[in-house]
Amino acid sequence: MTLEERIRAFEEACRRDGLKVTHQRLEIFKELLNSNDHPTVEKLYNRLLPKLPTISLDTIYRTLTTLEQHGLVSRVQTVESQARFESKMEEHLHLICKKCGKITDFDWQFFDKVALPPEIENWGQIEQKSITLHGLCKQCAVEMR
Amino acid sequence: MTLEERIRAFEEACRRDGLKVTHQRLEIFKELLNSNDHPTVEKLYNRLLPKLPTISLDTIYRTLTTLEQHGLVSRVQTVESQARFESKMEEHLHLICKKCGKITDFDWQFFDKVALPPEIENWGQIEQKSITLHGLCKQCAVEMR
DNA sequence: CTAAATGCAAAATTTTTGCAGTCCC
DNA sequence: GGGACTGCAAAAATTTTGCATTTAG
Repeated sequence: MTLEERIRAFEEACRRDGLKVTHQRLEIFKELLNSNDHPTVEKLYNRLLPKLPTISLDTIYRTLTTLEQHGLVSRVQTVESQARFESKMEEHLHLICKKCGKITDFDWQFFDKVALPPEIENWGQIEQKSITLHGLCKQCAVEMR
Repeated sequence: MTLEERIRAFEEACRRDGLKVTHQRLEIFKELLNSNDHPTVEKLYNRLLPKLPTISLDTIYRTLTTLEQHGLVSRVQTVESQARFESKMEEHLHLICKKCGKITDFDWQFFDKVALPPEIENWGQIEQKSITLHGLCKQCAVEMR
């Protein structure tokens, strides 16, 4: 899907779910679509200010929470205190650098398809896997020398 | 390792790293050792109050951060706004219920040993894997009917 | 037109910090 | 005894909420 198509699909999904396609929602979604750094609310806010000078942090919080509930964006699992978001909804891994905190996407087909151990059924019904690998990214490794 | 042995090992590790084995540190660690619910700082605080009436939230925050830096406890990756901790340091999965938020440990030998795709080396050096499975636990599934 | 969404301000929640006194080694 | 640790209070950082106004459908 091209970016254009993803925006179109977003608008349709909103209408289907009875969510209004407001200027703010659209811009927040587009900004997230153009970001590959899994931004915090604060970062999105700063990036959006030039285009939407009157937007507020609470609108971004509310919007992302709503979009998350409707499966249109994801909240990224981290160990930090600030929430981070992404628009990529397909299953994928995250690589997180312990030093700089950067989060990088990584596709690993094998894991997307792997069968989970059957004993998990005793716990309940799994809907989604989330895998994160922690380590030291190349850049930080270089800087430490 | 028995609980006794784990406490002994904790004390030794502290001494080895130059951390003082204070009454508070020991009690915080023991409380986490006895918890299997990956408690928040707030929960630990409430559980510790009867034993340590003068302990404060900031001491627990500081202690857990210190112990985490020394590899003696882990901060659990979640999507929530409150930090959660555990004392189990071996690699293992977490099952998180989307409804009640309960976090359950699960061992999956296969995944502990699986080889990561070699392309990851382009990113850097992986030190640790973290896998979380999200879904609906049995209890919540029953309650929803 | 109407229900939903936004922006503002204020509050609530969660975490961090400075500093004086206390406690391990 | 000395440096590390704790508790207190206050501040900082992050997220949520109430309400009047605006906007999409």
